Amino acid sequence: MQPAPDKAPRTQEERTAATRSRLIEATLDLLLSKGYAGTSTVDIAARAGLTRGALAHHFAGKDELVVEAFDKHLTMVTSDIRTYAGLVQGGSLSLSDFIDRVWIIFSGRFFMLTLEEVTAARHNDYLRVRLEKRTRVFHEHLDAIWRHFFAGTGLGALEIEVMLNATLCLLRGMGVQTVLRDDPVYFRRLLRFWKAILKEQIEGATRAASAKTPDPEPHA
Amino acid sequence: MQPAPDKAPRTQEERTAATRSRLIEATLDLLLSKGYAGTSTVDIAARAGLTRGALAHHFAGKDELVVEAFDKHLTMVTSDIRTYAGLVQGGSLSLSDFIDRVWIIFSGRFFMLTLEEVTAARHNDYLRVRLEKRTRVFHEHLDAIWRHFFAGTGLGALEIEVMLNATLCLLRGMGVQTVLRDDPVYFRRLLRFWKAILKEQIEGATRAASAKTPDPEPHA
DNA sequence: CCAGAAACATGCAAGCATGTATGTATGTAT
DNA sequence: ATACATACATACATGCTTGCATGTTTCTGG
Repeated sequence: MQPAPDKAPRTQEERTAATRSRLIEATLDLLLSKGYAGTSTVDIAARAGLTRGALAHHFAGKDELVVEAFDKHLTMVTSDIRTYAGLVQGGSLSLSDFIDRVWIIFSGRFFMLTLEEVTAARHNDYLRVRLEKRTRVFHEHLDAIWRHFFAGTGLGALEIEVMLNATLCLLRGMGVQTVLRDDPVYFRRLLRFWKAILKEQIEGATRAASAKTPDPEPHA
Repeated sequence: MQPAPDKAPRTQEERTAATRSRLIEATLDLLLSKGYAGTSTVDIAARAGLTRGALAHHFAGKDELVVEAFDKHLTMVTSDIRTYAGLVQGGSLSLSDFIDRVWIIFSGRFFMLTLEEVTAARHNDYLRVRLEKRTRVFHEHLDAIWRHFFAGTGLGALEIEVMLNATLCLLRGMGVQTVLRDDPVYFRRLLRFWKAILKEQIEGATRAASAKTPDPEPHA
């Protein structure tokens, strides 16, 4: 195994950052394709073009790497969802399209990674403690996004949270099913159903809200 | 390790059935407490009060055992849900209580087992092929239960399936969250929200059906 | 330009899981 | 009661993973 010709990382700091990043990416790839238990530190190092020695130098072991990886991909997804929510608020993305995009997230790489990490965490105290903490932060971010997102629909902050969290739970549950059920029609139907529900809820709340205040909107 | 004093299984057939059953139970227990990867055939045999030799005699290996175990616990859950659905139809269980009971299933042993098996199946062709097949059967049974359950609510068969499958997906997604989020209040809220939605949907459909004709078959 | 530190590689020992071969006990048919 | 099949136990060899100890290369500060 040769030193892997880096582009040209001059400073040590850059080298470190680049190497750590490569190891984390390798971890995510392998977690996805071979699962937590199926991934060894040898695999990770090899995929990153390094050896186990290098890995040991940067991370205490597999679990520390997995935590870092979890963190990274939660950050990425938070950012994606925030972007989508912004587009919806700006009017350039429909609610339906928003759901579709989030569904893509929950039926793809991201969700399968969380599935691996969550099941691993069930039997690994080190992982569980750390992933719990990061999950909490993740959900706080999401709730903030929801509140911003649906501000002014006539729904209360708590209702918004519940509704959007229910949406995520639904998509999560569907995501789990995709592993053992390859049936796009089935999933399409569920999405259509849920979109209709959401529309009803939001419209209902909007009507109710505008009926109260002297806003422009005659009631039925 | 002594021969483990069996009660008094005379015939070979009885001995075999008892031993296989013990091994399957041990597998389920360990899958739950230590996960798929964390469970070895040594563990399973020991917990069943046997040795690896006995295990090898009855099952080709861990995976065959896991498939059998999957089958067994799907059967148990199908039976539970069927019972609950029957109680609802008979009027001795409210829709709300029905949801609560199914939620207990999806936040407990059953679902965690599924989670283990599903994630293991993602990287194990032997498992995936077999679990896919059994999952299909499981869902056919569920759909049959749903149709029977909600017969005469004014909803079409497809709508019933979609609605109940959405319910299961929601609970599944919530189940996944329970691993890293210990927050009963949060889950209660989601349940309450969903129960309200279901009630709305069913009442809406019932009204629409009885408003049209005594014949229940509304078209789009 | 030359220590010293950080980054990275290599090698070895120990633990554990599995496959398989072979030995022993328990039932069952004649 | 004897012979055979089935149920179960024991033992060994192999491969894989990890921790650790020890080299070698690459950067950085004086």
